[in-house]
Amino acid sequence: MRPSFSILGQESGEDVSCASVLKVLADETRLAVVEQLLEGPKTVSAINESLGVESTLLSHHLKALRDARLVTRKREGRYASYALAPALLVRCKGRAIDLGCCTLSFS
Amino acid sequence: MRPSFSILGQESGEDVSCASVLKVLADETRLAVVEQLLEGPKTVSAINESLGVESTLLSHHLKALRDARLVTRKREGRYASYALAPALLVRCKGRAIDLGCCTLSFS
DNA sequence: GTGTCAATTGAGCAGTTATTCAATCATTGG
DNA sequence: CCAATGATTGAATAACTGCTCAATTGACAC
Repeated sequence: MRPSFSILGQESGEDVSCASVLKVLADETRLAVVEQLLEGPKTVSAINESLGVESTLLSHHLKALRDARLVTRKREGRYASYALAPALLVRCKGRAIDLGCCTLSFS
Repeated sequence: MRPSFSILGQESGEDVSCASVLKVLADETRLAVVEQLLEGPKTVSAINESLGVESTLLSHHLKALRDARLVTRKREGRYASYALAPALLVRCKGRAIDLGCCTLSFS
């Protein structure tokens, strides 16, 4: 029995398959979060304002994205700031992110 | 309550979101099938030989791909031949397929 | 310290999905 | 027609996912 998304390389050298990354991104809300972060780092509150999701639910989605190493978190005073994972950012070109196995464009 | 994958545009002018297409592709087996079909149309038997999945299970996966309009089916004697959907093929460049909202490369 | 805002966590459920099994359909060959 | 092969279907179920709720943590102001 595997816990949600823990397959996605939480441990050191785990195999991160294309399918497992896609599983995390195959969700309207999480995709919307990633699109938001393409504009740059954002606090949870800011993301929440844009998307209008229940904050507790958004938190769960953000955890899923973090577990998949797609985003990173940073404390900023009371707020938590999320950003696209450095590895993804490096490969970013415009509004597309390259996951290694595949590219998402959001055009 | 939505039946499996029926969101994906089985009806005429339905909205096909990026997330819903990704949901179908976010599966090892279905991704493998799509990769196989990038080489050209293949019969179920041929796909089965490459992937080694239970034929009845493969059939279910193929149905999911068909429902999502990602692949098409054609009878050839006893065999059923599957191919990437024309709309996808048109947009194909090498080993990548363009879903409109995103591109998958399998490099 | 208390109170408040921002965010997270864990548990529980409701709905969904993948897989297996048995039964069925479709086509060809004898 | 019957048997065999290729493929599909539907039902049952076991596992998973997303959502909601209540409780908790962390940081700041007073």
